[in-house]
Amino acid sequence: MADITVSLPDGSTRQLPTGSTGADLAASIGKRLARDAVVAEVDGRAKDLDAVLLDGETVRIVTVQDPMAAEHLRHSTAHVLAQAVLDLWPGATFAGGPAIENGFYYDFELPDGGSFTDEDLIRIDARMREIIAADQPFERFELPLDEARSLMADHPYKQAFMDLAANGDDADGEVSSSDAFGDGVISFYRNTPEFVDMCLGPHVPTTGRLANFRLMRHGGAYFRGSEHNPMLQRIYAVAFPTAAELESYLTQQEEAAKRDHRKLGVELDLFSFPEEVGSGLALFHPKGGIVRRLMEDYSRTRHEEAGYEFVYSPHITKADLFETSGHLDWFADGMFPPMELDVPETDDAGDRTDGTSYYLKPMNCPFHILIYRSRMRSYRELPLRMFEFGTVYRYEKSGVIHGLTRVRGMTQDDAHIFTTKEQMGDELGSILVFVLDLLRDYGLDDFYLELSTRPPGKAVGSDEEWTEATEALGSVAESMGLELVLDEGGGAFYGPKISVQTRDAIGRTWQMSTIQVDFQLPQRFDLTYVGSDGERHRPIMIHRALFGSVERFFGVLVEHYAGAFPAWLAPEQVRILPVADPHLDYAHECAAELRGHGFRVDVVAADETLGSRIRRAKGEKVPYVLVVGDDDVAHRTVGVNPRGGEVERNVPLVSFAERLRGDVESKS
RNA sequence: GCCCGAGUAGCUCAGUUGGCAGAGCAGCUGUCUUGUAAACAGCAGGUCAGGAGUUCGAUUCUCCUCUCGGGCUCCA
Repeated sequence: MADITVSLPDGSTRQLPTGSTGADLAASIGKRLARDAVVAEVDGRAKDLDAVLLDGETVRIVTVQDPMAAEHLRHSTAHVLAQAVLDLWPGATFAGGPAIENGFYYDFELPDGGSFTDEDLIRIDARMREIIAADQPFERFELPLDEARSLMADHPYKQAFMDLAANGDDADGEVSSSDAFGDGVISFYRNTPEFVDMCLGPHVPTTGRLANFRLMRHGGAYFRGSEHNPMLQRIYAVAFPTAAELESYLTQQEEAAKRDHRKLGVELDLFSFPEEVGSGLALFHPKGGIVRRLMEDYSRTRHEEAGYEFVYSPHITKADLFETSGHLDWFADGMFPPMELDVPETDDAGDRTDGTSYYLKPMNCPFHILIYRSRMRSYRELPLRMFEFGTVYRYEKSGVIHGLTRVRGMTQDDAHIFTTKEQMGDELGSILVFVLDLLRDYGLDDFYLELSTRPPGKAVGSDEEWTEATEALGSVAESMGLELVLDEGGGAFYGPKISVQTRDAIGRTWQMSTIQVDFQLPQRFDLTYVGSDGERHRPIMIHRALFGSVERFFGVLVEHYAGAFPAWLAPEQVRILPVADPHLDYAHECAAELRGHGFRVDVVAADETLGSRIRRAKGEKVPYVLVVGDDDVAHRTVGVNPRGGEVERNVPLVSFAERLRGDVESKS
């Protein structure tokens, strides 16, 4: 009866009756495999388990334990979400619903322009669990385009996907999981007589296989991600193959919420955003001010050692400068509107006179260029490295402002390096080493790099320049031995860039530093240097920010450390608590001695119980609490209560000072 | 900018057919003098984000503005 032979991943073969499916194969191998099977991978392509196998195919059964399984489970759960919403909102229509990292989403348009509420998510969740309990099959079928259109007659967004496919215009399609287009036919999956979704598949055999999901939030989303399209209502969910994975994800989310720098910023009295100042404009309080100053001071020291020269530039400048730089052509939307000085008015003769516009600077580069251009430059001066903590202002759209990580006023640790073409490769290499070194000192040591190449369409600079710069960046990136992700066409029009992505203590990634090659500005400002041949040459400019912005980096550090800054950055390193009033003088003596070593120390007198004062110090995440009582006064010792450690009694003050010195020097 | 939601004491939050504004913590003043994560008592604290409107009367209902949160788009 064995009419077909299929190969298995271990190289063995298996014979099955003609017409057998992936599910049949799994069942023939083992009960457990059949139970855990999600989809079949046939000759490297994922297919439904009930797809008929052909002679000679290589088949792998993808089980819930397989890393590939999650994507299919998520996507299948998205269909259940769609069915639930279409059930509950007669007249609603749906667009796309792909699997994404950790889960999936689905976009809908509700009748009369409605939108979802938090309560709706509860109803939808309940309906989804009914659908899952009903163990509905996912039945695949295919239709020619015209029949597909009439089946989806009530669903304009599905029609739009068909149009895109018919025009072959799906190149940029982010919403790709809904393209259900094979060779001139369109595939669908039917769960019930009423519910059919257009989809390429594959899916799990039945809805009963789905369980471990949670609807997370709802929000608006433009159709196909373009602000020129209608806004749909999106529901996000997370989903995992097992309940344990779902649980662990949700726990991690709670942990992340506890680290939120906006929350900790208030609790630890670090910074605030008063409504009176304006959206996206931060005030740093004294404690935040200490942390920030320490970050900046250390950065200055390291830049000085690395051969950077320090420059300063004003916050506002005449419009002409940004005309020349091109900012007003391509960045005007991101700039605050101009201040009109010497306002145009009618002069004595009745003619209008022109005023002068000043702009808040959105970037520092034009100023550094003017410093470069202030006199003739020799090749002997290059590479010339200019550094500034430059405060810039950008008119970010109101919906994007977010704590310290997205603001309207920020200070960049900005450097511009002018090099010869020949020096560029070496210089890029040493910049990258410098950047990564410094980030490690701030406690971030898990990186990957992203290389953004020439954007399609118009870009400044010759092909040779782009190739040369991109290759230089690429080889420098590779020499770091770090993971390198290619961001094809993601560069600015004036040059390619490397961005450093860092993972924090709980695995989230943040874009930090960028290193960008610029062919554009040296041309626009006609920058030159005199080479050894006595001729003038055009330098290349490298833009480089390490923190990105001091504000963002500050926010990332708060979250990375969950507010518990290492001793070298902590606003208050030591808090000394006398057990009772008679020990107060000794506490102050200890404080004076530690301050003499350059440590930041406070004393809190015994107005409250010791337990209460310790609790407060712990809440404020002070690295060391020292308790001093009778024994300590007698022997010049302290009781050391370290953050996250065990209490030690009778520690000589000098030993403690050494310990703290060690923490500070090792930045731990 | 767009879709949705929210804004009550420094912080976390109560407050319904529209009728004088509430708690805990923090703060201040006393008392307590404490050996490692919450002593006790009292006091003070508010134009209920701001502005218009409806109403005899608005924290509550309507509209506008500002700010914040979750998304989209964008980005350091």
